[in-house]
Amino acid sequence: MQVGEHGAMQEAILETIRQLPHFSGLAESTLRRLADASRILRPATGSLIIHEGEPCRAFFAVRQGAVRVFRVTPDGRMQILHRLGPGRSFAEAAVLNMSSYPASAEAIEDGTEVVEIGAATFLALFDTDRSMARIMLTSLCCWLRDLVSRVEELSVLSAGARLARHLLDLPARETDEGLEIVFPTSKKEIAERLGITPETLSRQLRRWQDREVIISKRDRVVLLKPDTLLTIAAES
Amino acid sequence: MQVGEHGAMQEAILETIRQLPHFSGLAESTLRRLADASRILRPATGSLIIHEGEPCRAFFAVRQGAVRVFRVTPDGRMQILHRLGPGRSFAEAAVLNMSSYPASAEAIEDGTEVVEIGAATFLALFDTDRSMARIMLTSLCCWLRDLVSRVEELSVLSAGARLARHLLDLPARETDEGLEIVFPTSKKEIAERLGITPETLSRQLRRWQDREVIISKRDRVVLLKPDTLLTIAAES
DNA sequence: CGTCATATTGATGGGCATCAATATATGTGG
DNA sequence: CCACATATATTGATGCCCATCAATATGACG
Repeated sequence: MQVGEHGAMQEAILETIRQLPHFSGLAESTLRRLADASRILRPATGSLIIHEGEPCRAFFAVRQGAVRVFRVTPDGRMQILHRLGPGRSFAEAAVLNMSSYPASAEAIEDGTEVVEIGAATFLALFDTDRSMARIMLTSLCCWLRDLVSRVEELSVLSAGARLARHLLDLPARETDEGLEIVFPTSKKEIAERLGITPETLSRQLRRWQDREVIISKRDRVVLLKPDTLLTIAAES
Repeated sequence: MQVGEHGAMQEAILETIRQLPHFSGLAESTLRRLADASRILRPATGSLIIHEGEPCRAFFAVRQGAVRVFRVTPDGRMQILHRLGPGRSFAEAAVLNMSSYPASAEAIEDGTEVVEIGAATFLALFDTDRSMARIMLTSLCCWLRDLVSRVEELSVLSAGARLARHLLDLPARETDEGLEIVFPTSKKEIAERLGITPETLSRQLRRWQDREVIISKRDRVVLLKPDTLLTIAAES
């Protein structure tokens, strides 16, 4: 393997593990060490990435495609435990316990790419760097809090209320008209995050614009009456 | 305070912190040490539990009632960051960072009870007991995985598909009729967990019973055709 | 300027909540 | 043991929110 390619691969690995909830917040130097202990696997569809019962040497982050984690029941049937897409990881618990893999995993899409993070290096870093555990815990706590909120919101709140909350959470800038929010991502992604369709998002913004609660431009909104949005966010 | 009362209070504290995602899995002895460093607060509605900017001495778990975490914006308006109910915790990140509180928190219901877990003791334990960090991380990883799945399911799957998945996840027992599942909680709670109403749950079970996929009794179901449920769980 | 992804707007239908009534369990005190 | 009260489940009728499908519009970019 050439040096250039190696560097590019390191970048690709870095990009992937930096976005893991477990690692977000870690120092760049720590991330690089982890990346050095990692490599990218491109398992063929249907081929096993880890085998249940084997001693665990690594954990994994999905870059592309999809992976399913499963066990084989005593009577020989496959029980699927999880399906994982890009950005998800698996087998961290096995690494932390230094146990053997409690399940198997296989790629289930063509072109699946998985980052393999070596257990030994990870654990060595973890035990050496005292701040690492704290940073990881801090990050996971924040994610956990966020996800719990989202579960509650998805199961209780209407699409409008969820959107109102989301708008109020976004960083805003004072202007002479009102609070201006520039969308950090496409509306498609915002809709996906809120568990609604882009159409519903569009319509909701339109409705609020007609009621003169907001001004909706292509990639930004101006909140004319934040209090009205607060009310909407609180109810139903 | 009397010894008997003290013991009862310790039990109450233990019960609360044992259910925190962060601590589930910790050894009983560790939990007891944490409980010894904790006490129960009963803040009056509207009274502050923590003050933004103060050095952090503890983090907290809500036992009863509700708490809101907020900041005061430069222009004097209150920005609510979270509302927390029983079983939720806050200010863990501040403790892990050993920083000052980044926000304030107040009780917003009468009869609110909060467990205060001393930062010094927690950090001392954390730094002494090498397994503690791993156990906490393991537990949080599992919660994270579970929550991510639930968010995905809530935002894309139908009520029927979510229920089918849940049934297949529940512990089952082989009988001569099929897989028997005894509900561990009331149907009301199951419905709540799945983000549906009890009525919808009832109707869905009825529909499957009419199609002879399951037999639905009061507090249990028998899966006659698990494969059909698997199909339902996979689609829409 | 044509191509493509993203956004908006309209029409339609279904899933699921809501409201309401009944039935079944669980528990309480006479 | 029964009558009563309360919580939980079931079942029905109704309506609305929101997804879906489809068409158009608007921008981004080569």
